[in-house]
Amino acid sequence: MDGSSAEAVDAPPKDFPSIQAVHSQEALVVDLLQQAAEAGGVVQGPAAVILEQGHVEGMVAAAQSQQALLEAGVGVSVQRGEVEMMVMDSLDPTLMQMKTEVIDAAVGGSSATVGVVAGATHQAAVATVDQTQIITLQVVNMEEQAALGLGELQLVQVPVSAAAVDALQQGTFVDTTAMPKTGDPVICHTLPLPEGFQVVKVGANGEVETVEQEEGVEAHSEEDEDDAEVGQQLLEEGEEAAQPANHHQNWAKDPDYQPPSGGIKKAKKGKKSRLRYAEGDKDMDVSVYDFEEEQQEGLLSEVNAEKVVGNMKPPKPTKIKKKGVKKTFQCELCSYTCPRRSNLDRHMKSHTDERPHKCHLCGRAFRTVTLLRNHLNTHTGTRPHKCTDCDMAFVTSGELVRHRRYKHTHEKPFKCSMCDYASVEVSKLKRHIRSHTGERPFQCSLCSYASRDTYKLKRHMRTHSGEKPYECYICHARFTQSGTMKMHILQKHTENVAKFHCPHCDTVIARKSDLGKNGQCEAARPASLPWAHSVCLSVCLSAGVHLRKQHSFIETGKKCRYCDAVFHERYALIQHQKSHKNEKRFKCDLCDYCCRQERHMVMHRRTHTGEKPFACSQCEKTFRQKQLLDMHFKRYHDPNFVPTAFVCPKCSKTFTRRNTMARHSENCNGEVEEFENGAATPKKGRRGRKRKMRTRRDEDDSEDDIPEQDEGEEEGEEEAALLQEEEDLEGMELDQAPAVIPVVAPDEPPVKRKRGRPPKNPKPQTPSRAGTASSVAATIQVEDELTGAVENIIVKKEGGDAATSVKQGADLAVEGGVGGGEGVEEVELTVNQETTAATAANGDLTPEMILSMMDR
DNA sequence: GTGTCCGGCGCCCTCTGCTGGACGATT
DNA sequence: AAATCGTCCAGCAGAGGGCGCCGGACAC
Repeated sequence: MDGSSAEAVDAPPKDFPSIQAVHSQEALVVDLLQQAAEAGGVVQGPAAVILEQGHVEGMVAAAQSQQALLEAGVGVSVQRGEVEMMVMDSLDPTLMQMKTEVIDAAVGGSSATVGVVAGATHQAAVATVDQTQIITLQVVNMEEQAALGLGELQLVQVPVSAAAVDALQQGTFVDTTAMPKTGDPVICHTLPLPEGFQVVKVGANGEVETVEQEEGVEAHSEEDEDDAEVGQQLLEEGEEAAQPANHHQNWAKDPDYQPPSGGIKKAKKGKKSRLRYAEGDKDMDVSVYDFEEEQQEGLLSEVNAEKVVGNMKPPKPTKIKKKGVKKTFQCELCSYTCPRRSNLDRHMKSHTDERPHKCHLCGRAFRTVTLLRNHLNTHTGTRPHKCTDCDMAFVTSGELVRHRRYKHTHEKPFKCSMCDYASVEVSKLKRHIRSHTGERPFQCSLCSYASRDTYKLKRHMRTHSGEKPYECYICHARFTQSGTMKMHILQKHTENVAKFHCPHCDTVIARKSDLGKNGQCEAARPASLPWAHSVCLSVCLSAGVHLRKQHSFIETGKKCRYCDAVFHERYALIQHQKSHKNEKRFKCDLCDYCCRQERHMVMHRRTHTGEKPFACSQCEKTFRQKQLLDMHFKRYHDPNFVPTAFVCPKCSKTFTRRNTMARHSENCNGEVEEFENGAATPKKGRRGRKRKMRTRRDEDDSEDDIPEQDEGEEEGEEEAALLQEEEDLEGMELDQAPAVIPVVAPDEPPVKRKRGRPPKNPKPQTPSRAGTASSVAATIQVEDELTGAVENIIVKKEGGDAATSVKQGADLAVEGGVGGGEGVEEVELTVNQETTAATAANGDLTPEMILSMMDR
């Protein structure tokens, strides 16, 4: 707030008596209200209040009735000289929602409206409510918030009856606390505070703190007692003003903060304060929810104290009660006053721990007989209040009413002003509002988590304690939440569980959350785009994995890698690309050869040109590919090279490839074909073997896209050689693991790992793929003399360990694996007595042994 | 003094959805 | 063999419904 703004403020006119300017710097707001009223000619509604000034100069919030604002011609964005009312677009969404509501409501008006006025540098949101709504208002001083880090001011309104409004029009909420002392907080204005309004401060992190209205009440009641402009005084009656040390401890973190100097009494008991509102010679009770005690009781964290919602009385319009002029009896321990002695006596019991009425069943003591009787009903099961619509019965009539609201009438008197939520109970509304404010009062003592209600915190604490109170009655697995257990039972122990069918493909997924939401996502899919099939019409972009990944709309579109087709959905793209499978798009100009990869064609053309650009440095061999040269070098010129063999577990034949061995093993009956010398007989040729190329991938753009060879197509010797090279090359690429041999196979088979999230202290698990390695006795790399390709030969155990097999003279089949292809190169080996002698001391096969076997 | 009304708190439950590791299938 | 993908699955939190119980206030 700049100085000019302050200067522009004049003294409050007489026709606006309920506004009292004490602090000149903050007279701006008062003036604005007054000017607004003047502009409209009449101020009919009760002006709202700004009590908090303190050291926070310029942080001002004021509320005024919508009627007054409207009649004054002051909307939510009125500018007047250097003073302007602004609606801050950067307010949180809920407040913006409120703002919208207000603007919308401005035409029709409503029963109770609150306007928030701010100075030139203050921005405000305004909300309109009816009598059943609870609204939250924020007033933000952007400049000073940034400078002081003080956050926002927030006004909270609760239902206000017409009677209350009328009453308040005649009265003034008098600030009596803060005297203007140098350096001390100063209450700058006194404005009428309708019942239910609460000024709270919302910190930068969302923390909310009550602005102590009582302080202002006291200060002003003393200083301005005789002020003729103040028609009535509000006398504080209930629990006294809050405790400065406690209350301001959050504010005290602000280096600029200075506690109020006025004496403030500590509230003693009760969560509800009562403010007496003086109207002429009448007194009005104005109940104000006292959040302070909750915080003191430790139910609320210091930072996130529950102060967003003020007085949440049920929407009964006649809550403000008029009392007699004189209050005869007043409690000495608190501000409670009552017209009858008996009332006071009864009240005094609340200050003592006297509980004369004891339950003879459990020993619990109560202050009143009624309480004891209700308590006894819990023992006896006596429930005199029976529901006429169901079999339920309750101890008290109130419980019955509430039950009927929940189950039968569905009456939900407590409505949220920020959304459509409504609740039977105000406590539920309070809890709900925390979801708007982000408030999390319940802080975990062990981590940074904070919850919005106690139950969530309690549930969260199980993550620290490890408590798992829910046990599956079938498998006795334990869970932290009942829902998790139920889902477990449903998925693991229940037959015919309903699955979730993807509406756009044939996928069936067990859990709905894995499939995803079925929300509308039309907004995400431009209607102008040609892509308009049904896929995304019911898919939310933020949905689960399947829908999100497979069926979500891709705005930019993805082009098929084989043609020019463009798709906006991954699923459709993949399906389309599969249609290109087996297409051979590259054709040789010199022969009939065609293939699916350009690199294949490059190599093929070298068969026409005879080009072999890669020469071995150790011999005269040349190769068409560098990788082939590398393989050659490794096999013939690298002394550390050892091939790998795969052994059929049934007949002990060896294979150079795993897949070949596996395919053989499927049809193997365990009989060993023997050579004349007793060695196992290879079924097929050796070098120049028939091979099966890897199936090409449907999706990947990787260059290891190999033509299918097992389709019975003969593509000529040249290509066979080329493919051989390529396969060898791929084997080379895949078998680059260090040739450390022998590799002792694990003795124990792998344990099937339980699916799902592992326990917090997982035991070391054997990799699932060890199932293959479990039968591996040794890994040997062999270099092809012809091609120079290196082959990994894995010697596998059959039943017992390798050493046993060898010692028994069992035949071992060794397959040289030159990659993951399925090409066949069978080498039959026989482990006889001679090789037994070469067995390593520990019984494993040695590389020398295997090579010896292969040499045979 | 008693009974009733009402507010408030706490607890427990269900439903829902997100997250990330595990794991089998595919490439 | 390794990378990738998609589903399974438990863990965990958000939100809200429902109810038991206590205690203050008030009328009779």
